[in-house]
Amino acid sequence: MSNQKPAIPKGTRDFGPEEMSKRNYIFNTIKGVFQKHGYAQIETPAMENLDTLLGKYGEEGDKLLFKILNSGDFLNGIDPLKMQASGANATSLLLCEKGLRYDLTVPFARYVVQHRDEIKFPFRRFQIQPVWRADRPQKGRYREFYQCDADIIGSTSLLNEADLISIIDEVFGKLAVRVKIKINNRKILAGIADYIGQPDKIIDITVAIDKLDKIGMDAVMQELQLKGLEVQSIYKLEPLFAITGDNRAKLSQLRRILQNSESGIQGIEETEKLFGYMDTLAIPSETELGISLARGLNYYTGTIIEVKALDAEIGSVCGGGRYDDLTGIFGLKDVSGVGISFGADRIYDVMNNLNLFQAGSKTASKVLFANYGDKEVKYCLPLLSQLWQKDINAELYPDPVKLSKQFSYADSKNIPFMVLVGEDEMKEGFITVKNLFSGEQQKVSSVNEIIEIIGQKN
RNA sequence: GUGGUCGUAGCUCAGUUGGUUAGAGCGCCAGAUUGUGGCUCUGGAGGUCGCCGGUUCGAGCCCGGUCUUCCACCCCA
Repeated sequence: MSNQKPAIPKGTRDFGPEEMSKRNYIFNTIKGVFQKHGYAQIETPAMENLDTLLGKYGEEGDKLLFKILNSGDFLNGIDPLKMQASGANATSLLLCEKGLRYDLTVPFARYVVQHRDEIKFPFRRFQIQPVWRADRPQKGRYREFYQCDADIIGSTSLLNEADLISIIDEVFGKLAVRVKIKINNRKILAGIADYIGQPDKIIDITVAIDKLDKIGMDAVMQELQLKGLEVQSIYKLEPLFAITGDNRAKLSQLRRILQNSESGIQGIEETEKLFGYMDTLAIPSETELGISLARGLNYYTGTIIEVKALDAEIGSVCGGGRYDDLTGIFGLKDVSGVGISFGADRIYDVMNNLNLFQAGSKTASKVLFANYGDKEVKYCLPLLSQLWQKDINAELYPDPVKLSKQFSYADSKNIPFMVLVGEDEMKEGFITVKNLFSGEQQKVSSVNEIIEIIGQKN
């Protein structure tokens, strides 16, 4: 048999011990802030029924869903001719009834509807799990990545938005990542579509506007023309991009321009109220009204939030928004929710590039017991056990190899202390403890003395 | 999904217009040093040159396909 080459699927990654300790630092930080704000953790399965997932993320999203082939004889009852005729996409729906989740929000909506009788609203939940997208990998873009979601569902209050923004600010503050929080409102975008007289083109308009920073106004207008917008309508957009000043000034200019659009005014009022709350909370992060911010899945209906890292070129590190009727499709009407999602993998990339992870803590062990052979090991095991009982991270070298090897093992793992018990120690009844950083070495006679030397803390 | 790009030792990378036996540094192993690491010195192991096919007397190098990496678009965390 030929050797098979070890490999993992495109766009997925292994995480080694060092990466995991950094990743856990991020996860624990986010989790801690979520819990501080009263959110409770849930988990949902990696796979959902395809009909739960399909149609929630737009046409593009559906294409990016990983589908799971049915078990058993999945060809049973499938007509090959029909298969050929209907094409790959339609056929996949005959062969697959499950798919990997694409985000955490839709499974959450499903969860809320399914468990509505057990849930006390308003419900604050958080969820930290991987999601999968059959996208083509790129920088900061993976096929398997973790999202850290916090949502509050069953309340329309803008206090919830303010709460989530405060969470964003705290998380990035703790992680020492400088960010800009951009805020917009889908109703303002709808107002813009109203204003230029093309309310039916809101999706095309928002998608194009979203690229303003990147490709410039001319290119945006060109794209809109391609999408079939009237030239006249497109020119009406111009004054919108000319608004300037701080957030409040921008909002009042917008109010004048969109005065005839009901949803536009509503969006402006919501946003003004939200900025009011944020002022009261005194959020230290930079926050900005960005009417060019449109990204977001089709289900957002109100506030839209996006967070960019200031010191790194990478997509957004956190995004979110309000969705008024996400649960409606599962049969639970009139339940509004708002949520955010941290992209842990991107945050990791940013922090790694900026060297924001604290050095050290590379190892778990504080002490390595040298292994001189069976007799000595038997003598050491009770000592080791006592250290464990004192919650001190310690390990015994498993094989009686020559000492220099055991020393370099400790070196490479940054283990600060070694305990040496050989023939001499056993004969005379003492224990040698060596500090590998200073090279200092001393003889002690009890576990307590060992602890004293190495210090309690791990 | 469209267009481009990368792949040589465990890691980072050299490798001339196609020419004999593919190199370096780091790491690893052994020894100098039999109960003491980091430093130094000496020696050693380790390669289907991503994979498959083609051109050629001859391919790491040229051509085609494929997989992977990274990048732009689309879209997104």
